[in-house]
Amino acid sequence: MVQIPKQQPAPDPAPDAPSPPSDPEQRDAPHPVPHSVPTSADVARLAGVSRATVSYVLNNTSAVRISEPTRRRVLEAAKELGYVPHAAARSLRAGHTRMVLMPTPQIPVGPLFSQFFSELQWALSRFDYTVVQYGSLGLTGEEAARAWAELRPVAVLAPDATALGARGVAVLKRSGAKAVFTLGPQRAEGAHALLMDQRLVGRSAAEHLLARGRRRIGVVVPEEPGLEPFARPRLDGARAAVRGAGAAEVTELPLGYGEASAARLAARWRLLGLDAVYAYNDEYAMLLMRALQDAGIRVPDETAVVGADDLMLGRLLRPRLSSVRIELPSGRGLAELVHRVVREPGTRPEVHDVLGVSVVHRESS
Amino acid sequence: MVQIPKQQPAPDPAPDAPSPPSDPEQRDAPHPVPHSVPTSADVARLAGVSRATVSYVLNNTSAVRISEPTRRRVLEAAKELGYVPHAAARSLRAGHTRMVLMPTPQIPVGPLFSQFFSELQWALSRFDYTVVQYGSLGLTGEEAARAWAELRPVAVLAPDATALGARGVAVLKRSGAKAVFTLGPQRAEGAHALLMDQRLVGRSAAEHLLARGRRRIGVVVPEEPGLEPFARPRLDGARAAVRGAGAAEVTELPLGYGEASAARLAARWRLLGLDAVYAYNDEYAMLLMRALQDAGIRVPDETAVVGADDLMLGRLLRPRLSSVRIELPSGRGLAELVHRVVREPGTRPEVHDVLGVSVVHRESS
DNA sequence: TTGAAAGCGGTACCAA
DNA sequence: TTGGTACCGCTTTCAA
Repeated sequence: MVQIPKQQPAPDPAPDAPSPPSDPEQRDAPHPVPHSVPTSADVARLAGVSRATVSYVLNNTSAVRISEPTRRRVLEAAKELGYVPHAAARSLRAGHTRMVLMPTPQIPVGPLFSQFFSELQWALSRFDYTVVQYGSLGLTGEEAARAWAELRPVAVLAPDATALGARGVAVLKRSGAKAVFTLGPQRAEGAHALLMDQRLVGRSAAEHLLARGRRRIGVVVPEEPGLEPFARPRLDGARAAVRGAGAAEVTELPLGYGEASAARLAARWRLLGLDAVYAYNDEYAMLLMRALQDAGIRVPDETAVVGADDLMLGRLLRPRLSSVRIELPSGRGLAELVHRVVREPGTRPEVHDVLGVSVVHRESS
Repeated sequence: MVQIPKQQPAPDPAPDAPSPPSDPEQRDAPHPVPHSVPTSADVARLAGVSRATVSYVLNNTSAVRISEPTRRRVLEAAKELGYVPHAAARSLRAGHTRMVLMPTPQIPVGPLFSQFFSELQWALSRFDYTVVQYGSLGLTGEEAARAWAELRPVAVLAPDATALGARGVAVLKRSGAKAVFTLGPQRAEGAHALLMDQRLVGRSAAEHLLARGRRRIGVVVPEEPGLEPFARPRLDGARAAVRGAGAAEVTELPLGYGEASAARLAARWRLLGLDAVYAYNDEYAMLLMRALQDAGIRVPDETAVVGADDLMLGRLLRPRLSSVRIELPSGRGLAELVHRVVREPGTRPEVHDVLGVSVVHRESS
C-alpha cells in the first residue's frame, strides 16, 4: 500500500481569545484541535484593518477605493490564513443566490443527455451561475420541491420524471426561485417547459416503417421501471402514426434488458405475425435484433428493426441498425433562456418544443 | 410534427393575492407583488408567537415542550404561508452543514459508475447527508477546491480527474471539510482515497490473453482527451503483466471513437503482426472487432479481442466479446466510511483499493 | 480611505 | 411553556 505521510493538524493559529464569557462548549474539541475556520474577521485582525475593508478588497468593490498598501496587506493576510469566503453567509446577506439547481435525474442518462447537460452547465457558468445537481431520492413532487427550496436557488431545472406538480412549482416560486423549468417529456403547471415530446420519436419510427411498406408493427416497451415516462409516449406516438395509416396496427411488446427476455420474445415472434418492430432505443433494438437473428428470423426481410438514439454501437451489428436520431437543444440556448427568465421573472411560462428527430436509415429496415 | 397543444399559460391557479386575514404590515407590497419570501418571523407573526417558538415547533426540539394548541397554530401558519426554512441561514447558525459535495466528473461516466454513484447517494441520505454535485468546469485543482470550499461541505468526494492536489485538499480541510476523499485512478496527498487502480484492468486483460497463448498484444488507447487518466494506467498494467512473461510484447494503439478511425487501424492490422488486442473497454473493443472482421481478420483465430466493463451489448456481437468485468465497491460501504471519517476527522488518510476485476471469457479470445 | 454597526434568517441559551 | 436576544459570517450604508 501507498505510504501516507504523517499529517499534523496545524495548531490553532488565532486563539480567538476575545471570546466573551459566553463560549462554553466550543471547547469540547478533543485533542487534534479542529482548528477553526478563518473568517473575514480573522483576516481583518491579521491585516490590522476592519472587516469592511477586507470585504472591499476581496470583492474589488468599485464604489470604494482602497489604498494599495492596505490592499496588499489584506490580500496577504487572506492568503496566509487560507481564507475562503462563506457562500451561505454571503448569500444570506445578499438576499439571493446565483445557484441553478438541477435535481439529479432518477434514471441513468445516456451520452446524449450527458453531453447536453455538460454543455448547459458550461454555458450557465458563463453567466456566472453556479450549477448544482441535487439528489432528491424518492421524494414526491412537493416534498422534493420543498427540499430544493431550502437552498433558495435562483432557478430550478427539473427533469420532470420527478413529477414536479403545480404545487411543487408554487413552492419553488414562493421560495424565491425566479425561473422554474421542466426538462423532459411532461410539463408542470406554472413552470416553463423544455418539452421533449417523446411521442415524436415513436411517431417518427413508425412513419419510417410504414413508408417502408410495413403494416404490422411491434413496439418494444422496456420492463425496467423508471423508463416509463419515456417509453409510454414513444408507444403512443407510434400508435398515433399508425392510426393515420389504413390497415396497419401496433402491438405492444414488453421486454426486459437482458438476453433471456429477448430470447423469450423472439421464440414467440412468428406467432405475433409482425413485419416490423420499433424497439424503444438502440440498446433494446440491438438486443432484440440479435435474439431474432438467433431464432432464425431474417432482418430486415421478415422483420424490420429500428431503434432510437443513433448510438455508434448500432452501426456495428449486421445489418446495421436503423435509428431515430434525437437532437437536443443547445445548452447555450437554454442557458440564455434561463438567464432571460431570471431577469424577467414576470414572463408567463412558455412551452418550448425542443426535440429534433430524424430517421437514419441503415440496413435493418 | 405533433401538434403541441397551444399553450395558454394557465392563469396563476393560486392568485397569491389572498394574504390571510391577519397579515399586518405585509401590506407594504405594491401591486401583483413579487411577494417576498416568507421567513420564520412571518410565521411567528401570523401564529401570534415568537420566532423562538416557531423554531421549536418546526424542529420538534425535544428539550422544549410546546403546548398542543400553540403547536398547531404554528404549523398551520407555516403551511398557510408556504414557509420553507432557509438552509443557508440555518447552517450559518449551526456552524456546519450536512452537505457531501461531489464534483461532477468531467468525463462522461458509464452505467457502472452511475449505478455506484446512485447507490452511494442513497446510502448517504440514510445518514442524513445531502449529496450535491457541483460542476467545476475547467478549474484547476486549487481553484476548484476554493470554489467547493465556499459551500462549506462537511465532506468532499472528488473524482480525481480534477487533479485535486495536496494544496486543494488543504484548502478544503481549512474550510472545515471533515472528510476529503478522492475517488478514481489517482490519489491526493492528505486525502483519503478510494483507489480505483486501473492498472488492474489492463493487467487482468493481458494476463488472460497470455494464458490463452497470445504473445504479441496490442493495447488500444482512446484518442479522446479526458480518458487518459484511465487509459494510461490500463496500458501500464498490460505492460507490467507482459513484462513478466518471456518473449511477449505490447504495442500501443491509438484509436478514435468512430468507424473511420477503426477502419484505418484495421487496414494496417496485418502489418502490426499482433495476435491479440485489449481494447480499453467494450465500446472500443466492439468497434475494433467489427472493423477487423470487415477487413477480413478472423477473430479470435488470427487476433483475440478483449474489452472491459462487461457491457450487455458486447454479448450481442459474434463472436461474443470477452471482457474484464469491473466491480466497484458498494455505495453503502463507502457511505459508512465517509460517515465514520466525518465523526472522527482526526483519522489519518487511508488508501482503500476498491477495484475488483475478473475476466469474463467468451468467444472473442 | 477606513471603520462602526445594522441586519440577512435561524437557533438556542436564559429568563420570565 | 414561551419570549427576548445574542450570535453565525458577510455586505453595505453612513460617518468619521
